[in-house]
Amino acid sequence: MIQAPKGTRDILPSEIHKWQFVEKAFRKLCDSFGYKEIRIPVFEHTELFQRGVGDTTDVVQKEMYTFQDKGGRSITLRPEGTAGVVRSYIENGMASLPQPIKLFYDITAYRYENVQKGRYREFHQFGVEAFGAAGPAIDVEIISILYMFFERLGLKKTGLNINSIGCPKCRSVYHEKLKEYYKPHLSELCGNCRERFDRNPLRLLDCKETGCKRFVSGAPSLQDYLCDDCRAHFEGLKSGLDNLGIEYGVDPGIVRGLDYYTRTVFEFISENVGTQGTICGGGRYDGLVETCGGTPTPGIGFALGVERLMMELESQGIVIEEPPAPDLYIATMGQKASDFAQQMVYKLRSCNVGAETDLMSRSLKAQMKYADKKGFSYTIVLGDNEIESGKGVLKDMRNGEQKDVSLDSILDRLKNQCK
RNA sequence: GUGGGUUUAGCUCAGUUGGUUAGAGUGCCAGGUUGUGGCCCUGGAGGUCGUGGGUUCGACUCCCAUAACUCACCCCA
Repeated sequence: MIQAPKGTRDILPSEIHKWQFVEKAFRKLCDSFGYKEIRIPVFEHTELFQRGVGDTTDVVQKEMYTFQDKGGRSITLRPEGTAGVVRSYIENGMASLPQPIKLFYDITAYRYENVQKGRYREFHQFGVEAFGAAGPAIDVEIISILYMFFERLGLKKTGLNINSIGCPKCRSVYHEKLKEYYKPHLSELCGNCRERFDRNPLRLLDCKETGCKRFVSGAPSLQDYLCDDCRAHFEGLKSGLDNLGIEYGVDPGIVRGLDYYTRTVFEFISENVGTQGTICGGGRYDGLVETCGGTPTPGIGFALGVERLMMELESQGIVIEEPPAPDLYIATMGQKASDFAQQMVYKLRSCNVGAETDLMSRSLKAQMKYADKKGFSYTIVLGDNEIESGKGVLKDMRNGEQKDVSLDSILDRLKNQCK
């Protein structure tokens, strides 16, 4: 038997209403913030991610689904959404549209990695990107989208943490300070951290090894080395969040693993998603448009893991209502009744009444059982008697009450009653 | 790439120190005198016991390998 590939999942009819609910909520939210949906390709030229996400990142080095197409091009399934959106922004000349450009997306993304709780090889992301605004006001707006989203969904214990990782200028100063601090302890660090020391010293700060953790508290803080502009930006962000009453913590440990982030980075964290506590992460990427071949343009965005969001809703006990019960099932006996019933459900459906009738020539009892299990609100039984008299009995399945009705009146009745 | 746990019917699980034709509950289908669902009763379909080797007269059971699932490291959403 052929199974779904490792790390992929079917979203089944029994759970689809949950997905549709959060999708709808997200769209509505983005709409009210003035963000328009963009749909980008599932695959891009590999080079886009190498340049955009960063050649040294784990995502690019070992997690991409890369293949050669029949024309000899190197193609990669998108491991995230930002690079593709940036590409589209440049390619479609969005710089000449009214600024800022505000976009959102609802996509699948693909990463080849070992699966565990809250992490899959194909997963879903809601994302938002904004281009052209350099000041902290847009940072506040982006974060406020998420804050409002979680609030609307009823999520309580999902905390916001922010940090500033500075611009390339102040970061290089800080890197040197950090290396100075860690150098004497180098031999006491784990293997990973010794590698990070050269490649990305920022990551030394969020190592989980206890042997390494003990140095974190004494390490110089990036906050102390931010340049004046970055510091002002971060202060602007904080006061902007305060202004909207958005609660947050400053966590100097937030260091995003994608190369493009600058200045503002943030995460929404949960305790319920296993060790993949990050439901949502994002930040500013002021150098990315230029890196991808456009004119220098500031940008900021986030991506939210929809599977993780679902888990969080589940574990916080938030119930998403199931779709309403279908309206009418017409049970039939004999060919005449069946033909008549098919005309009737066709008419009812054209008025958006959820109606069904037997398609398997089953016994009356089997048809009634079906109607019960599928949750129909009403049933009516049609046989030769009803066809001749034009009258039947409409049964309310919730309480078993029966009422005489004329067949002609059912359509009107249900139009009013059901919708 | 590295570790731990798991794998028997669609689903949840039993299965004795290795011994006939591998079971239960639930779900599905049908019937309980051919015009009515829920409760109850009866019957049916559905399993190469994850896969491949090995030990044995004999393997769901013991050994080895492998895959998938799952949790964790790393990294990210």
